[in-house]
Amino acid sequence: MRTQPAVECSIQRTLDLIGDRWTLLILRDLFRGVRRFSRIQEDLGIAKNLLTDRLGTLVDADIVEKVPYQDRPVRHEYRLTEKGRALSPSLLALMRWGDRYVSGGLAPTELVHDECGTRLELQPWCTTCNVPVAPTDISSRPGPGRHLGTEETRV
Amino acid sequence: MRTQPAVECSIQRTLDLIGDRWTLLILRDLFRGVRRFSRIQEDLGIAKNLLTDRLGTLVDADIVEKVPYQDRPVRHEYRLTEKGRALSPSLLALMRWGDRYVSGGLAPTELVHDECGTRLELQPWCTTCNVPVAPTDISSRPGPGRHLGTEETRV
DNA sequence: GTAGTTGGTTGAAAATCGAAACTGACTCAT
DNA sequence: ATGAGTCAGTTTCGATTTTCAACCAACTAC
Repeated sequence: MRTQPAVECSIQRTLDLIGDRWTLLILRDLFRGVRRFSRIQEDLGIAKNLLTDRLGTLVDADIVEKVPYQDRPVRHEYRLTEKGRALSPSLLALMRWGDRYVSGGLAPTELVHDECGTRLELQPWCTTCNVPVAPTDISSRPGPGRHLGTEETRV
Repeated sequence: MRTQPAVECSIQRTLDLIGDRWTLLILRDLFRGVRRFSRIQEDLGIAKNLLTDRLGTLVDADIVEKVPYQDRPVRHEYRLTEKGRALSPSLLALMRWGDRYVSGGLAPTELVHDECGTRLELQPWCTTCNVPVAPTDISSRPGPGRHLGTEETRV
């Protein structure tokens, strides 16, 4: 087990769970509707023992659930729970960054709004003002989950 | 080197770059203003050779730059480039998810809208309909950066 | 001189990963 | 009912990575 000098950050807690080379790719596949063990394995080229292990971890963390889709033989598929689906903005953000900075602005895959077909952006959203918020209008402050040191920083 | 069955996705390309156990944590520290080798090493508890390696990779990828902050002895600090700063929404999204699902809703650090002080959400946003979009209302389609196969899938 | 700081490098032990072989439950075609 | 195939794994083992500790070089402060 790794030492954790100060787990005073949700990013660290999150990455302890899903921050390895494969897990986010597995989640991406689940978002795309690739839900069966063999399809994921084949799509990612991940070793089967690792896939077994990672899916188990995700199930334990309640990010993914294993649901039978047939009897005789019982076969399961892996579905995102609500907790898992809530990772959608994170994946979308990583994808948009990759579009811009790794794929040279040419998105291999675009995400669109069902209703109108517009390509989606990802923006911080203020639920009070009901408007998108620019990075320059964001501040950070210590929250209720903080135990220690505090300086205000900018993200 | 890993085999890449089909790098037809910016998430995959992105995670190939920054998707290992330490890199996103290093970036988080840089966002927080922790910029010196020894400070990062001590904060994360990462082995020094790995930190050397990861920082080198980030510099090569133009996500981070090494700038001297003193002579005699020359000492450098690591700063995010524009490309690196553009990862902010991704980290923000991971942080919000962790706040809600890992830290039990108690955010160690909160990000707020300057104008009204409301804690921010990060959501896919449709610029045409001018509404936030739920995961269930998102589809994906091949974009201009795609070279091969195409089926439409759901995100 | 001695001690301390910063930013590393080196090497050995431990943990993790990847590829391939194997298993077990079942289906389907002949 | 025999044989081939699929799906979802488990096991094994060699290769790669990571960790941990020691060491180093350049410089400062005393």
